[in-house]
Amino acid sequence: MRHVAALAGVGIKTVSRVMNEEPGVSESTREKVLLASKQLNYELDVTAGSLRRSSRRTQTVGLLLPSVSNPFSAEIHRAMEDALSLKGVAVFAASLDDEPEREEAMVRAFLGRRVDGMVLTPIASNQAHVIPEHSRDLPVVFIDREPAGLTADAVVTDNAVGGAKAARHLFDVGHRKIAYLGDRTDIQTARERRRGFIDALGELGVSTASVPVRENLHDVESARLAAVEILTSSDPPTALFSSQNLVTFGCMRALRELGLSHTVALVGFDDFTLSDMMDPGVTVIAQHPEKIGALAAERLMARIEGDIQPPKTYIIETTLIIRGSGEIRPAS
Amino acid sequence: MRHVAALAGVGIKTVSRVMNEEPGVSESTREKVLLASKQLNYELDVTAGSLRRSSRRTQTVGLLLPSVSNPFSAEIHRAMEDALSLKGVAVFAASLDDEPEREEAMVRAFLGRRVDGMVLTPIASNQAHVIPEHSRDLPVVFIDREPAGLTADAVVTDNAVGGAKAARHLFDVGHRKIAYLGDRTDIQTARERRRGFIDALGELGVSTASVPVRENLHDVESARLAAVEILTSSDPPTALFSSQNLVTFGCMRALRELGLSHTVALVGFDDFTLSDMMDPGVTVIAQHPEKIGALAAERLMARIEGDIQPPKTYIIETTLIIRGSGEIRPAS
DNA sequence: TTGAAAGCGCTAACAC
DNA sequence: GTGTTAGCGCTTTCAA
Repeated sequence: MRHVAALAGVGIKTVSRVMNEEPGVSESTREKVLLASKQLNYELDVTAGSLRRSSRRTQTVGLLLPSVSNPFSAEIHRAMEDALSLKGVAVFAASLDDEPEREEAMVRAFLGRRVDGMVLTPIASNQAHVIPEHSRDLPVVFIDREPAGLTADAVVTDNAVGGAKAARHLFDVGHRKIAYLGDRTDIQTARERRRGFIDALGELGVSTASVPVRENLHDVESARLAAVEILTSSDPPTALFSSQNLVTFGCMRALRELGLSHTVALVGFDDFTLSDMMDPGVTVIAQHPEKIGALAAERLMARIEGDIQPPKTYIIETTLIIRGSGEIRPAS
Repeated sequence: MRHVAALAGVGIKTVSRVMNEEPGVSESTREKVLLASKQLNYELDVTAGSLRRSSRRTQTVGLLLPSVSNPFSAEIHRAMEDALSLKGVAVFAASLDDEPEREEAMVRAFLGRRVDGMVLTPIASNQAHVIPEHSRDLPVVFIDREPAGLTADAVVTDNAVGGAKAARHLFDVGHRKIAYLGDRTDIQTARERRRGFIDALGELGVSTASVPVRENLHDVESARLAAVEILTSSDPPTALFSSQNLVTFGCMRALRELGLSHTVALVGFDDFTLSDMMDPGVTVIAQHPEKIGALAAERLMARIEGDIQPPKTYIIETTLIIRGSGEIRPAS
């Protein structure tokens, strides 16, 4: 900045004014400064400025995801980037891999970079470790799951209603015996999906005790095995509801293997690429990661800009997408 | 840091030494400082430190991708993160959406944050805009495509050899009339894939002039239409080679529509999720984004740490993955 | 082994 | 409309 000032023949503060587009600079000096900065290829140092700036803002936020390469997370990331880059805010992203230690380590890493706020997918059983920061006024917005151990804004999918939608849809098609294949029961979202699904069946008059349930399925292979087992049991269900993508893939494999793809109905929670290219197309309860990301970004920026309304959980609805697999009627 | 020093009853420099794990501090004072920093929940400010540090490093790098939500890019991102987080380096990612103006804008945004280096997927026809920075010693590594207008490290897929592998595989299965369906011809990688494919066919004795070619297909629908047109022509090919995912999806749609999924062979360039769940499974020439990301991170760090060997292009080989669609034999 | 002083690039406060 | 000075949190240099 000193060099630019020297070259333009002005004071350093004038350069600062021009680079920050502050008013009170004559057009002619503005042009001199701009020319000099062009010549020297000068770019304002955002972080150095934040040191002295009264707001102390670094125009940077942290985003903690299960993995930047997970499609659901990546959509959220993209939506946030779109909202934030407009405001000149850059995003640090980190992958947590379901490891609580990484959650804490990455929070610390971002704190060390003085982010203005964070959007966090909670992994640890408890987010008490961010309490000191949060109470020190560092804005934190949680996504996908609500935090435990502190109150803060959260943006989550309506998992229970999503599960209920699946139940009602399959019921409407005529199914009465529908199996639930679910993820690890220590995952809050999985429990919610199951609860919504089972409760809805109960309300529809199905005996909830007789619903076949297989849980703690966390990959394609375990889901496939569970589905095969259920489908080859003595009184098999006429439809399956799977609580997440990998489980859905396992169910698809099992159905294909057993030649039941067009006989047993399937509804999956969470949409995926090529779901419409399968045979039959896979009916899903779609989440809306782009909405989650956009809203999380909006809330975070509002907090950073001083919004002090009480913390709130924002709930994003799911959408039933009909593609064929969920519309297969029971034999009989 | 002043507060920690006061609480620990030491000088500010001693706190700095402890936080940076510098030698020359007695164990007892070290513990006093650590305790005080714990109590005050203090975290060293990485960026403020970089201001005065002789290396001027911010422990931050920029990553410019087509889109953080594109699966290929997301894998690269993840691989880079894995390599860099070990070294305490954080990653800013940005999506360029094939827009040259965004490429330049994001480069500037990252420069303003004083990144130690950048990994860039070039979009613009020419990367001359990073020359001033690059010649000022800012390390830049290009991925996926080689840069134009300057020489720098690059990590790219061996597109030509990948195309040739597809040609040879289909030839070996017995095909002599194989169509090429490709992306926009202004994309370097697409041209390379085509060149490798056509040249290999020529070497195998196939008249290259008679190879059906459809290019400038950039989405599923245009690819589907082109495939339908080719497959319903008077002298249709017995196999298809598609140059990227969306084109592959379009071909799959067309084959399904025409009832040719098990009659006409298909090899796609670039692997995708669920390729093994299709009917038939889709044979592909797989790229290795995780290798590209890991190598790009390694080269970038080497440059940042002072490596001054001449710039080099690193080539990552592809892998043929056999899943069924590419092994369908020609009729007759 | 420890600390005081200067200064990194910038903005705030205030003077001109 | 413009410039000077102090100081943000830190590391460097150098003295104790």
